Amino acid sequence: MDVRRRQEDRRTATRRALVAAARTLFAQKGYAATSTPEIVKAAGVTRGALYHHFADKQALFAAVVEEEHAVLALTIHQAAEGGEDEPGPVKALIRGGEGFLAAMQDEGRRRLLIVDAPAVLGRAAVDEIDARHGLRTLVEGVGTAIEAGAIKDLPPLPLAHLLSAMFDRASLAPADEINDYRKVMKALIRGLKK
Amino acid sequence: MDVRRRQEDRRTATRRALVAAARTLFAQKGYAATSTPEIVKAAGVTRGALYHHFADKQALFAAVVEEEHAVLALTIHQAAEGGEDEPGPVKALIRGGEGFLAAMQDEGRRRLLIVDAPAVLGRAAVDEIDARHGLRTLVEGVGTAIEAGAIKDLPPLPLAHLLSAMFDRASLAPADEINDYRKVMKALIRGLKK
DNA sequence: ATTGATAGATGCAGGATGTATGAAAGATGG
DNA sequence: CCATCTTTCATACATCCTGCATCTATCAAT
Repeated sequence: MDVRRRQEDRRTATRRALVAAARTLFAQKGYAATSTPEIVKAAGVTRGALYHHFADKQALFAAVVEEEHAVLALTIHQAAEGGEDEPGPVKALIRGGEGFLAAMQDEGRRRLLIVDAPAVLGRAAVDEIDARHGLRTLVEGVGTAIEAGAIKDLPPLPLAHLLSAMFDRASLAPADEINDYRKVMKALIRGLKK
Repeated sequence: MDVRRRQEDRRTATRRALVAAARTLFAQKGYAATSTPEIVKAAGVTRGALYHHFADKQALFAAVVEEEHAVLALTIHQAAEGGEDEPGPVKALIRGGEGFLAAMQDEGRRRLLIVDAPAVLGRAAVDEIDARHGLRTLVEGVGTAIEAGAIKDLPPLPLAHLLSAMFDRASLAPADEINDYRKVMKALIRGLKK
């Protein structure tokens, strides 16, 4: 073990506590309505610790979003593991969308990633984060579908962005209409077939 | 003329000044970074007037968004007037999308309607506003296309929502990639044909 | 053990929001 | 035409939040 283990532990421990508490509150009440005194109280530390680890409230929010994106990508990936017997590229796209919608059934997660993040961090920053997680696999998905000749030859990145936007909005749909949204999404993707 | 004209005028005058000044600042710097002292200074009134006419800063923002949505819908409608010689329902959808993208070339407008509004007012409130403006005509558009048998038979409202989401995202694309986005949007809509 | 660095706590200054109170202009009724 | 009431707006205040600066304690290294 590294001899400086204890200090490192302490550091990451408070960092984690802060991010965890912030994630809960941001998800519940939104970014603007959550104050840093609230967060540090929930985390069991003081504001001094917060501003020692993060430049400002926005940086803490960015850390929360980053982590949430990571666990989201992981969740979807794990869900996609099961039963992928010869899916075909188009079917894979549809299944990926289903997985996304399932993972997005958490109200707080939607607020965090779709509603608040663009306003707080800016669209560019959110795109940059997304490009490293969910969007990346989506780009790969449409890429293979195009290479396989399964769908029309279109620029992959814009297509991925537009599909991603669609998935985002579908995830925000009222719970009782979500099946209709699923149906329309399937139709839109199938319409891309050659 | 109504005898109580003068008071009514005064009322609407300050209201307009407030909304106009707020629209400029919100569009430039975003909702959170704009303070009410700034707004009233630009409008030439005091904070007392602001809080007499609007419940809070959020209500003023809602008024700005409402108005911006209205002028946006008007702009698109006017642009769609020219040269509609037998377009056909699908072509009309594509043209409507083009009009939307053109009208959305304003950076401040994008920030106002797409980035900030959902975070500040909540997704539900934004949907309610949108349902009375842009989304309404889009629903009609897909409705007639479906009735005409030009595109697949899908639930119109979800379809309109998903198309709207794609248009939103396309409007946020980097200026030099917007042509690619246009191409993909066309392909997605054409893919809806029976 | 001493010295230096890092984590964390406390206190402070500036500014913002929303409200309560007060004044001025306009409408209303005799 | 005057008095009164209502509406519009201005000023002052209380509360809260953010970010920074300063101070303390804990830990690592020699």
